[in-house]
Amino acid sequence: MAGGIRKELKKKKPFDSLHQEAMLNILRTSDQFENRLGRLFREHGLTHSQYNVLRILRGEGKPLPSLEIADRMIQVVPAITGLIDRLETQQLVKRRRCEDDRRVVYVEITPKAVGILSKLDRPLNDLHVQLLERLSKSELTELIRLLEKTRTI
Amino acid sequence: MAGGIRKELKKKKPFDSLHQEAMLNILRTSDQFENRLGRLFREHGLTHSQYNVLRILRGEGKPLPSLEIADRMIQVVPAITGLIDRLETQQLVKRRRCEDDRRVVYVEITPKAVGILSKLDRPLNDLHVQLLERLSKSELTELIRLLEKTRTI
DNA sequence: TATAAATAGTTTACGCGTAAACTATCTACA
DNA sequence: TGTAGATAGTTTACGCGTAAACTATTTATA
Repeated sequence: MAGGIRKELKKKKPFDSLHQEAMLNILRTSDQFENRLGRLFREHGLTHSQYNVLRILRGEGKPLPSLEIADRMIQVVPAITGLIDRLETQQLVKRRRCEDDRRVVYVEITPKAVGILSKLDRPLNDLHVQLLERLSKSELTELIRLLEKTRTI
Repeated sequence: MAGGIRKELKKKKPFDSLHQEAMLNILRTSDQFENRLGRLFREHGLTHSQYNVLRILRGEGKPLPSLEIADRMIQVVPAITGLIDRLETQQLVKRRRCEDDRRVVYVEITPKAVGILSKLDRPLNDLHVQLLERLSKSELTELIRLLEKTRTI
């Protein structure tokens, strides 16, 4: 089992370092999960990024400025424009200029989008569980702890 | 520390499930690392994908068919064409039709690319170590074990 | 109060991931 | 040997990530 990714990648030499092996495991696992999640989102007419915007807006319960959304997604600023453009075209959000500060654009989720999200909640959670079903509760907790530890600044 | 990602995302409610929390931690950690790695590759005039193609070719030591490269990158087929186009434009690879089977296109790494890779090896490994420096050896091993376990089919 | 700097958001240019449809070539087999 | 199916790779259309340069508006300050 140890070194499983070596076989997956048909790599002949062992890893140069434990760090590299861990890094590749993180990138690869995430990739695989992104893929599976993306497929589910697509079945509901969304992309992963679009889902994230809508989830943030639903969670907030009120309109948010574009850049506030970008911030929470840790996304580079310019990408948010096109993302919201496309959501607006699909009538999943509405844009509204702020009266007080005319530079600010508020983004508001529509009932149509809320409907889509509510249909997604269950299958999305099921998929999360399915993708991680091989880990026990304590293993999940440990995985979370380790990943959080790597990210601490 | 537990639930650190909750603070990062300014999320108010606790996670619906441990599975979801683990999933978000994986995706988020990977994202952050991709970002840092991408920056390093860019400094050397490459993208992460381009680096991967070249690394595979160098590791193999001989030309490989396009689709074999795509396979090893677990990449969807059409993307490989443009990727190799761009590498060819930069004179980092050469394409050569196979004589026996004229459907096959062999891709060969150039000395120029080998030079770039050799300049990248050290800083890349340093970055891997730096990004994971908060974990001990045994924690790294445990992380690898857990990630491999989630991916086993 | 006029002007410089900061802020919110957009546009442009590019790389690459995805799916679907296509071309060229090879293989199997009737 | 001729035709169907498989295989290698490409093209097209679209979404979104990145950086750099831009517009519009607001704030700070001289």
